[in-house]
Amino acid sequence: MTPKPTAPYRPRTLAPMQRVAGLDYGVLDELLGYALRRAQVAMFLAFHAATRGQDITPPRFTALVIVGANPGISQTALGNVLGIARSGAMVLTDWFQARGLIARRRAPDDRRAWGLHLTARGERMVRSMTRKVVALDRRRAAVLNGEERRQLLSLLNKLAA
Amino acid sequence: MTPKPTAPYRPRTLAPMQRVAGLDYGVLDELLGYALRRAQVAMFLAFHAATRGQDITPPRFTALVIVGANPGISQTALGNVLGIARSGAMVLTDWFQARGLIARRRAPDDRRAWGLHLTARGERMVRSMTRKVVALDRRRAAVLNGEERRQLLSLLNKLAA
DNA sequence: TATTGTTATACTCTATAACTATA
DNA sequence: TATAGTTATAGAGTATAACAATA
Repeated sequence: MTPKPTAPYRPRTLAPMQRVAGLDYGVLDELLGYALRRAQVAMFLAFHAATRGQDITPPRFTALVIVGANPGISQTALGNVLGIARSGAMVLTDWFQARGLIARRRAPDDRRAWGLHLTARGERMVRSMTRKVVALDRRRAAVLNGEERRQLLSLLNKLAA
Repeated sequence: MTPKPTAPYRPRTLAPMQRVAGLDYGVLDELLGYALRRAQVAMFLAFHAATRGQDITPPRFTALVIVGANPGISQTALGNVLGIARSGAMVLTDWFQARGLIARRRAPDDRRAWGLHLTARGERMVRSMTRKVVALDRRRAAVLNGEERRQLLSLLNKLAA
């Protein structure tokens, strides 16, 4: 299978949520939700910068990792992890399949479902992306010391539950 | 000005990023970026639930607060705060103007620019939304103690810088 | 020349709803 | 009846590019 000519990757969000000097942010400065969003956008932009030229966005990276760690997972379960509808999981899986990164195999126990599997190429992709993303994440977290980092992770997980 | 018939609000994201039992999340569990995204989606959904029936999304709430605290701000500056292009700030301002929440007045010093101002109605809206959003934010943060909350806020702001 | 606002247009992501094949 | 996957369609949000008025 010849790899498709890849359209240049364009993230939806190109611009940071700027801290404009001299502006009054009012109640926003007290809200966890606002701080969360700003930090998340900054991380997203850093992800994009660190993986420039690759078409793997954060949700796509998540999908690759999940399929890699859970071979045979169904499209519906993948959709649940990503927080998207079944139809979206379809489109996503098609996208990976067209690029030879994921293969669908009939689930042995349920003939309605597909089991998703990384191809050899998908394995290589997830390994190389993981290296880049872990390095980026550590770099971003470098403003925190180890203890702060662990604490942040734990507080975020509490909040997400 | 008669208030427009408001289309029912439908957030882009309806579903949480589920923690699916028995699944291996691999490297994702070590990534600040992933935890950040999950916490942010959870907060977004809580925002939606707490303001059900209102068409004010998080970015719109941000816009109202910023215009309220900085009367006369330009569309371009507002776009920078939100991290969107000028054209998007236009569409957004049109949306508020059509609902009588924001008024455009010519900037006295620069005849190219508009100064944005809350209308009386906009003021009421931002006050009522602020009450709801602050209450929601506190509720969400209730899993943390006061010290943890302050720490999280400070760590997030470090990360967003 | 550079910037503000504007308009037209296109693209990405995701939802809903209806359908099929299996369970 | 319920669920997995599929298809078609629609909508929200935002980008780019070109333009007019003003700086």
